[in-house]
Order: sequence, then structure tokens, then C-alpha cells
Amino acid sequence: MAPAAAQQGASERILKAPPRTRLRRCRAAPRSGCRATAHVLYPWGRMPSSPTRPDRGASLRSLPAVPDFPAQEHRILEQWHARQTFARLRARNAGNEPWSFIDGPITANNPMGVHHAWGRTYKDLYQRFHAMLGQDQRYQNGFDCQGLWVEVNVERELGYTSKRDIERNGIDAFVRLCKQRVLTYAAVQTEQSIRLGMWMDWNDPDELRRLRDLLGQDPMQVTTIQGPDGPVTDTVEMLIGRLGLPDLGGSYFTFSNENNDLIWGFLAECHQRGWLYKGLDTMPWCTRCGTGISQMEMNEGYQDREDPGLTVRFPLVDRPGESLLVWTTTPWTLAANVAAAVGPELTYSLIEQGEDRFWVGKGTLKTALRGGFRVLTERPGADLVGWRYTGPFDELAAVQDAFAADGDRPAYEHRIVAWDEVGEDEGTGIVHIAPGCGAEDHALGKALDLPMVAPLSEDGHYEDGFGWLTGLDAHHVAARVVEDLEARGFFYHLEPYSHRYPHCWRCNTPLLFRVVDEWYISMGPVYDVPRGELTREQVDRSLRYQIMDVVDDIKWIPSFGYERELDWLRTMGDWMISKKRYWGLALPIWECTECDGFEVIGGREELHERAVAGWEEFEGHTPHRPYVDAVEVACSRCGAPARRVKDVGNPWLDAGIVPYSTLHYREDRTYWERWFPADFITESFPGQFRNWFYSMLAMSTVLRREPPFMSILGYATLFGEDGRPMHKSWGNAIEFNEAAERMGVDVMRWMYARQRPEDNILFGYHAADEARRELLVAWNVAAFLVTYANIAGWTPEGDGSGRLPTGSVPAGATVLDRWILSRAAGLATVAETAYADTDARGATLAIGAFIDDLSQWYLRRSRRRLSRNEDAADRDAAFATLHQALVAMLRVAAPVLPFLTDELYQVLVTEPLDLGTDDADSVHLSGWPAAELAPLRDEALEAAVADLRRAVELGRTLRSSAGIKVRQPLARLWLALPGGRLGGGITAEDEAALLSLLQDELNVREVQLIGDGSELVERRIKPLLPILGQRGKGAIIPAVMAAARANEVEYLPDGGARLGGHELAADEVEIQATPRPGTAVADDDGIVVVIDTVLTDDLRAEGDARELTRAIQDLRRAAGLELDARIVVLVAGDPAILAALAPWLDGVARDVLADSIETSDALGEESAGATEVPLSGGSLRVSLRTTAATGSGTGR
RNA sequence: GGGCGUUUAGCUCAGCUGGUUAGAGCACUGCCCUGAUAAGGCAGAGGUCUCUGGUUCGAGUCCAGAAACGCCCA
Repeated sequence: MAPAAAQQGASERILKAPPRTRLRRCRAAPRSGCRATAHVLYPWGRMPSSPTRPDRGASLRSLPAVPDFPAQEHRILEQWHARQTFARLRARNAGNEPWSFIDGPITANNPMGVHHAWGRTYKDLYQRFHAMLGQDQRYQNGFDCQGLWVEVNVERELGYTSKRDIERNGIDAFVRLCKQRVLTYAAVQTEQSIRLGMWMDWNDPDELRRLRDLLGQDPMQVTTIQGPDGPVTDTVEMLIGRLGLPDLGGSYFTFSNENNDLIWGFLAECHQRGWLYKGLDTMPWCTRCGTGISQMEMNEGYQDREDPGLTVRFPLVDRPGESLLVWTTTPWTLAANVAAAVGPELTYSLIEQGEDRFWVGKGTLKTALRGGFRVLTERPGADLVGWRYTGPFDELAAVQDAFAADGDRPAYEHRIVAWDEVGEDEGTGIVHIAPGCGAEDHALGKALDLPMVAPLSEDGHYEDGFGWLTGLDAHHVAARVVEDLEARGFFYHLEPYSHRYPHCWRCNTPLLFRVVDEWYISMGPVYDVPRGELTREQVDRSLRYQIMDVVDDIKWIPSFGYERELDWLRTMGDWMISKKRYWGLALPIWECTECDGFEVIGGREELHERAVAGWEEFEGHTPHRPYVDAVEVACSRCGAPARRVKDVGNPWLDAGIVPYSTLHYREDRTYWERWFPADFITESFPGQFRNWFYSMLAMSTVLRREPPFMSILGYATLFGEDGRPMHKSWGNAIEFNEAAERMGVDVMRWMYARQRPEDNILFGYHAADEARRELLVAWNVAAFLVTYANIAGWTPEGDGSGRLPTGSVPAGATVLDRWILSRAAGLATVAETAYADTDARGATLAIGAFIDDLSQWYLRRSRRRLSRNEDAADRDAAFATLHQALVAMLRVAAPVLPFLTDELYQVLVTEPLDLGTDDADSVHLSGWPAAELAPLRDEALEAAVADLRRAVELGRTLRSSAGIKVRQPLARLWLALPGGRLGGGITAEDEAALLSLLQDELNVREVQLIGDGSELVERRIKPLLPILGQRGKGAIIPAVMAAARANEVEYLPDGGARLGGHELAADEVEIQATPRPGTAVADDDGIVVVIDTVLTDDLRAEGDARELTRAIQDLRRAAGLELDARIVVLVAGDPAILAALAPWLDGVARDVLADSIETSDALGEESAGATEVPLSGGSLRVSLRTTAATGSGTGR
């Protein structure tokens, strides 16, 4: 605390004549320096001058007018660290009822972005809320470590261009670099997450970097790291493999031994049930990465691309002179052509062009052909089926081999086949079929038992047997193929063709299709009956339906997630789990070198037992390539050695197992049962239905047939402020670190929390400014409290046990005090329901509304009570109320705004109560306040104030339209209320107090309540339509409403009314006051306000006095005076005006802290800074000077 | 081609189980309040609630169809 600040607010000002003595109450102040002080008070509160004030030590730390959120957040982070705040929170809740959250692992491959911060805000805020409820939690963050994305980045850093580079330089070195990269970014993301305010069981980032460096030196060196239960010593490689396990603590890493081992177990389980198989398929293939791309991944990589649109001719063998015209955008696949497909239902035309005769789909004649033509005949596609044609590359050895007779199968020739999928939207209506180069082609080829020509190697070059093509890169042969076809007479036409084409989602290489072996988990059959009608046996056979049953038990937020997941499960193909890469889960599949059997090993122990060779090489290593590849087992079918397939696993396996691996499913079943299933998970919806959500569901269904999590919150996508995806080259990208330091993370968290999760968020500094302004209002309220509490010498009192008394109305509280406290209690209740229901938005909006009420109503209406109040008891009640309301808000908002709330909590609670680390010295240790605040709730009062505020708005509208400033007092205001009462259900005393508030707010000398009998208003009827509708009287509504609008109403003695010939009961109508036409009135829903606009001289003079006060305050501020600096005011002008003002000058002096107001008919020399103040009767010149007595004051 | 979502003011979005006169924030204009002052308030302007049809006494809201956009799947 700055010494200057500590000395502030030393004296209490009682600004009233005549002189008297007053004792200031001594507040409970644990620090020294509190003593009762007597002040002699002079007229207008002149104080004995005292340049240095007594240091009472009990003042509140003053707050800057404009907070520096980022700087403040850094200070709070240090404070949390120094005071072990999080550790104490965990200790306090340990053993309580658990609330289980499982963190979806973030890929530790790059610094985290602002889009990660969105999800991580949810993760943190719900954890913080449940901690405030006292629930025990695990707080384990997760890092996703294995997979192609890490490999690609490491390759880039190394400048590698293909898999051959990796093998040449050693798989072990490459895998080690991948591990190092993961550790690097795990450390970075840890630091960033801490910056975001996430409370998790974090590793020390420096320790992660140390392990990374040691791994780089020598993975086998032994080192020691500090675990939660003591030091752990092992080789560096093995320590890294044990990260996140109980003895090391910290974040979980999906590359851990335990994670990998449990996946082995899962795959072995799948195998036992017969669901694991090797499939041969054409699949999208990235030639750079040398790997197949799953359907799921392919969907992420569609991009616009221009390809050659090539039309070729296939001469018909049995119809000399006639050819098929076939169109393709992938000329490289023509060498693998096997058939030409026609739509059996389509019509085909034989046309003549010069010497040539072509068969073309009738619907494509105009687009496919070039130049004039003549139609010779037409035939249905079905007629063409079976015709033989000459293929474009029949001379190639590979083609001849594929077409040759093989066993039972006769030799094959190119021919026309029927395919329902053939369309006429583009091309020629005749489709080139290459079962070795396309997924659909492959399926068709399988169905028709066509031969297959597979032209490409892993890196996308033609295999042997393709003549001049052999060895060429398929990406770059189009031009030469076209040349070749032209030379040999197969060419018809070429033009560029733009379309969406799949690209590798990691490296952007256009994908090709290739025939490969991959490993799959069967999802089981899809039955063509509604789920409800499936038999038990059917479900037992089909994993997809078992998963669906699990999905039924989960609460999806937003609810459409449920349907999405089911839809995905209904339509998904088998789950491809293999990838021909290096860094990842080593698939535990050992293939026999002799027979076609394979073994699936369920864990490291089992592998050890069954190993027949190579165990020594593997021992001491994590289960990664290349060491695990050395182990051989014996084939259980034929006894021959079996070797591990070289594939690694799909990374979603890694993330999907975490509800088991991180909850110690294998080694501590009691622990697992305590935390499984998770109560809550949250991730971004797009994509995860088929990724993390799916893999967790699938794995948990196989292992337990139970849901791994009970509720799931999905959120949408983050875009730049311009509505486009964030992209560095578009200039709309914002890095997390930059955003954190420029706007502050609380502002960011506020934006995220108030966003509707299912809507995409537009993120940027403009939006941040809006959010920031909301928080500034809360800040201003606190700053105001601190400033004036210090001037008044007020500090909060503890209850003696390190706590703040909450839930009781301070002695001497006004109706407004009780109102804001009721609002605070209501806020806590509403926010609790919202948070508990995973509705951070609801909580955030409620907090925002409360801040608004606190600032716009409570504080604005209470300013005078807090600043220039002669009644200390009343003033203290106001301070106590404002303090309690503010602290209540801080506690409710703490999960969303951990920094801002704790900073203010320090100032308002921790410091003045002198709380230490044995107490709740942080808002995050203060517990959830709803129960404490509940006794303060008074809903009738809240309703009454709502009415009052509406009346105030009407009054302001009237003043505004009459052109009368609020500063100008008015004689009276008439008010009509529905039912004649404010709200209803409050005491007459409260009502009177609220009306005097109205009087003050609208600056009128008198408020008169009027009934509907007054000549100012008339009765108006409002039929209650929903009630009428419910009672089946809908048909009479038009007539009733017409009468109501015309005010043709007959009021009945029982409170009912007759309208348009229909009699309505008392409870079917509401009778309201409405302005009688022609008066200066405003109304809204039965509230009517009328103002008296007649100004008397007396009223004008009072208005002038307020005008003068305003002007002097402006001068004070312009002169940079301290809030409590004393002044002398000089006023010059027309004596008549001065005379009219005279009765009000004492009041003015009091308000502006003037020792005296000197009047004259002309200003002297010292009036250089004088200002002209226009008043009703003419203007005055006003200036001021400080008195010598001015003290050090309250700086701001 | 199928599924899901979205469509309300210039922009971003509220609008609960249908109730007659559709709101907020930002931006714009004017005014006001103010020792919370780099904040705050009021007012103005700005809308065929995407379109068509239906249910209903009454539709932004419910139903059906269409269109556009987005996501997912084929």
C-alpha cells in the first residue's frame, strides 16, 4: 500500500453550522492508529488545517480511476502464488462431494489461440463455481501429444519433404523430437492457461522444459523430479512417459505409458469380440505425409482447385468407327481405367462429328461436345452395357496383368457397366471407372467383381509396369498424359475445370486415391428398422447401437448435439484406426509372417510374456516406434514369428481413453469409481461429434457400456470481428498473448461467458471495448465506495472470525438499501441456477443487470448519503449496504472474472479485515453466497422499485419534452399507479419513502398520488387476452378489443366490465389510469405521470442555485482540486440576481466545500479564471480560490 | 441428395409456454445528468420480423413448403 494512500481519508467532515463537537466512532481496526478524534467544526465545516493526517491504518486502498486490467491481473497471479490460494481451496474442498470434470486434451503443438481461450474459460468458470459450492475436484488439464500434426511441424522444422527423410535420419531421433516439441508447447500452453486464470494442477513449465532438454541430450540418463508425494527417480524417457500419473501429478499427456497401454487393452477387447479387421480400400491419400486420410479428416480439407477437365475417346471394339466420350479431371487415373459406366435409365445419343461418331449422354450434348454435330440415333443406357472398348493404356504391363485370367476368373476386357450414380450434370454422362483410384470406383468394382489396377506407391509415384509413367509423380503427369493421348488418338478436348477438391488438412497437398491396407473397428450393421424395434441380439451385434444407447443417457447442451451424435453414429462407416506414420500410439497388432493370422496384444505386461524376440531392445522405452517394433511374438495359429504392423494409431484413440486412463481405471478402481463418469465436459461442437465425443463414447461403450460423461456443453466457432475466420494474412487474427496483455483476460472471459455457446463468436478489440465498459461500471462503483469511505473514515467490520457478516440489513437501512440487498440476494439465486445449469450466459447477464442497478439506481440515488451526509448513522448504513451489495456481486461474478473480483475483494474485505492465509483472504475462498444472502430477499419491494423506476423514466421524458432541465426544481408531480399502489405488498412507510425518492430524483417539491377519479386521468380498460383465450372466449376478442380501443366500456360494480356487448369478469380485465387527452402527461402500462410546469421566482432561484453549484464544481475540477479541498468562491453580477440567490448560498457553499461565498457587483484582479454562468435572470461571473487551510487532500 | 442450425433495425443480437403497440447494445443525431467524469442517462431516426401457404379470434412465436447462408453427412 502506498504511504500516501494510507494517509488518505483521515478526517470525517461534518459540514454544518453551528459549531459542535462530535466523536468519530472507532472502527475495529486490527492495525494500530485508531483513536477517537475530536474535531471542532466551524461554519461550513472549516477544518483546522493539518497537512499530515493521522494514519489510522484502517482506510481502504484507493483505486485508480481507470484500472490497468492486465497489470492488475499479473499482480493477482503473483498473489495467488504467494498465498497458495488455489492449493488452499483444494485442501478446503478435499473429500467433499465430488464434481467431476474431464478436460478434453489440447494439442500441445503450438501456442494456444484465443479460440482455445473460449473453451478454457468455460472449463475454468464451471470448476470455480463448483469449488465455491464446496465440491471436490481433480483439476487435471490434458495435453494431446501424438499424431500427424506434431510430425508435420517437426518435419517442417527439419526441412524434411517426405517420409524417406525421416527413415534416413532415424525414427528414434524423429520420435524424440516429437516428444520434445510436445513438451515445449505443453510448457507454453501451461503458462498461457495460467495467464488466463485457469486453476488446474499445473506442471512447472520450467520442469517440462528441463525434461525436454535432458531428453534431447540422452533419453536414458537418470534424473529426479518432485512428485506430490515425494521425489521420483527414473530415466528421462520413462519419467516423461509417466507424466500425469499419480506419483508425478500435473497435466495428463496422451503419450503416457498408461494411456497407450489402456488403448492396447481396448483394442484387444475389440479383437476378442471380432470387431477388429484389416481392410483393403482405396482411400484418400496424402503423398507428402505418406498416409491415408480418413473420411473425417478429408472433410476438413476441401479447397477450390483448378484441374484439367479432359474428355477422351474410348473406341468401341465391336462397333467400328464409334467411340465413347468419357470425361475426367484426374488424367493420372486413366492408366488404371477398367470400365466405363453409364446410367441405365439415361438416354445416350450417337452423334456424328466429321469423321467421328461418338456416344454421349443426351443431356450433356450441349456442354460436352465441341463444334457442330448431328444426332444419328438414341438408345437407353441399359442397351450399351456390356459393349467392349479399347482402353487408353492397354499396352501397359500392369494393365495386362490385372486383366489376365486368374484362377477361376476369366480374362477381362474393358467394357461398359451400369451404375445408378451416373449423372448428366457435368462430363459426358459416361464415367471413367478406375477401382484402384477412387472410393466410389472401388465400391463399384467390388460389386461387379472388376479387376483393379493400383498405380501409385506411398509417395504418389507410379509403380513398375506403367511404362513411361513408372517413377513419375502422379501430381505432375497431366500434361504428358494429354500429349500422349493426343499422339495416340484418344484425345477429344481439354479445358480447365474449377472445383472443390480434398486437400491434406495438415500440409495442404491435394489428395490422391490409393489402394491400401488399413485397420478398422467394425461399427456393426445398420438395421433398416427404428431403434425401438431392434432386438437385443441385433444391438449386441452392432457397436453403433450400443453407443447410441449410451448417448441416450447424456445431457447435450445445446440439445441438438444429441441428434447430431446419433446421426453420425447411424451413418458412419467402420472406424479406421491406423495410420502409416511414426509418432503415435503403436498399434498392438502383430501379424504372422507365415499365415494370415494376427495377434492383438492387450498391454505391456502381456507383450512381455508373449515376446519371443526383441524384448531387450524395447525394455526401458516408452511404447513407441521404433523400439516396440523390435519385439516379436509367436503366432497363436501357426507358431511362426509375428511382427508388429508398422502403423500407428488414430490420435482420437489417445484422447478417447482418458476417462479411463486419467481416472486410474486399472490401478485404483476406488478412485475411478469416485470420478467416473464425468459430470461435465465441454469442447467445440464442430468436428468433435466424430472425434473426441465419438471416440470416448465408443471406447467407454466397448469397455463398460456406460457413458463416460453425463453432460456436455458444446460451443461454436470463433471468428474475427469481420465475421471471417481468423487468418494471419487477412490481418484479423489475434494472438492469445496479445489479447491478454491488451484487453486483459477478465474482459476476454466476460465476452466468452456472455456469448450464446451455440452461436459463432466474433472476437476483436471493438467487442472487447464494449465488454470492458460493463466492467468499468463495476469498477467505478467500487472506486466511489473507496473514495468516500476514506473521506468519511468508514471501514467494513468483520464478525470477529475473519468473515464479513452477510445477510443482515444494516442498522438504519433505508428502503433503497433494502432494495439493493434484495437484488443482491436475487442475483445470487439466479446466478446459482444458471451456473448449475451450465448457463454461464444467464449468470453473466444477471450480473450485468445487477451492476447496472447498483450503479444507476442504488449508487446514483445514494451519492449524497455517502458524501455529504450529516447523519453518520445513515451514512454508515449506506456504506455498509453498498459494501455488502458489492461484495455479494464480486462473489457471484468470481467464476467469470477471477482477477477483477479478487482485486476488489482484497480492497473491500481482505485488507480492511486484515485477513491472513488462515482466513478466506480471496473471493475464491469465500464460498457461494446465495444461502447467506437469502434472508435479504424482498420481491414485493423489487416490484415496487420497478414501478418507481418506470415513473422516473416517464418524468424524465416529460421534462425533456417540456425543455426543463432536471436541475430546475418543479412545484409538483402527479402520479397514478395501477391499483393505486406501488408494486403492491409493501408497507405504507416504504411506499412513502419510495415516493420521496421519486420527488428527489425528479427534483420536484411534492409528489401527489392520484386515483383514476382525478380529472387528470381517466379509467381505461385492458382486457387480459391470454385469460380470455384460455377460457375459450377467443371468438369475442375482436369485438372486445374494438370496444376497448374506443373506450366504450361499461364498468360493472363487481369490478368487471361490459365491452362490445360481452360481459367480462373482474379477473379478466385490468383497469388502468390513462392520461386524459390534452394534458402534459406520459403513461406506460397504467402508470401515469403529470408534471406541473409552472415556474415561480422561488423555483427559478433554487434552480439557479443548483446551476451555480454545478458551475463551481466544474471550476473545482478544472482547477484540479482535491475532492476535499476547501475554497472561497467569488461571485459577481447583477445585485438583483444575487439577492434572489442569497437564501440558497449557504447550501451552495456546503455542497462545494466553500468556506465562504463572497459576492460583489464586479470581479477583481484574481478573477482571471472566472467563468460566465447563465442563470434564469441573467448571468453571473464566478471564480474561486483555494484557502490556505487546504490540506493534502484525497488525491485521485 | 440427406440431416441439423440460422435468417428480427446499418452492424451484433434479445424476444419465455401464441396476446393486439417487436426490443437491447454498437454506430448516427440531439438533449440531459455529473467531483463515479476516458463513465452515465433520455430522446430521435432506423423494421413488409427472408418468402409463400396453413392452424387460430389473434402468428416474429406453432405447422407445412420454398429461398439464402452455415455446419455435418453422402
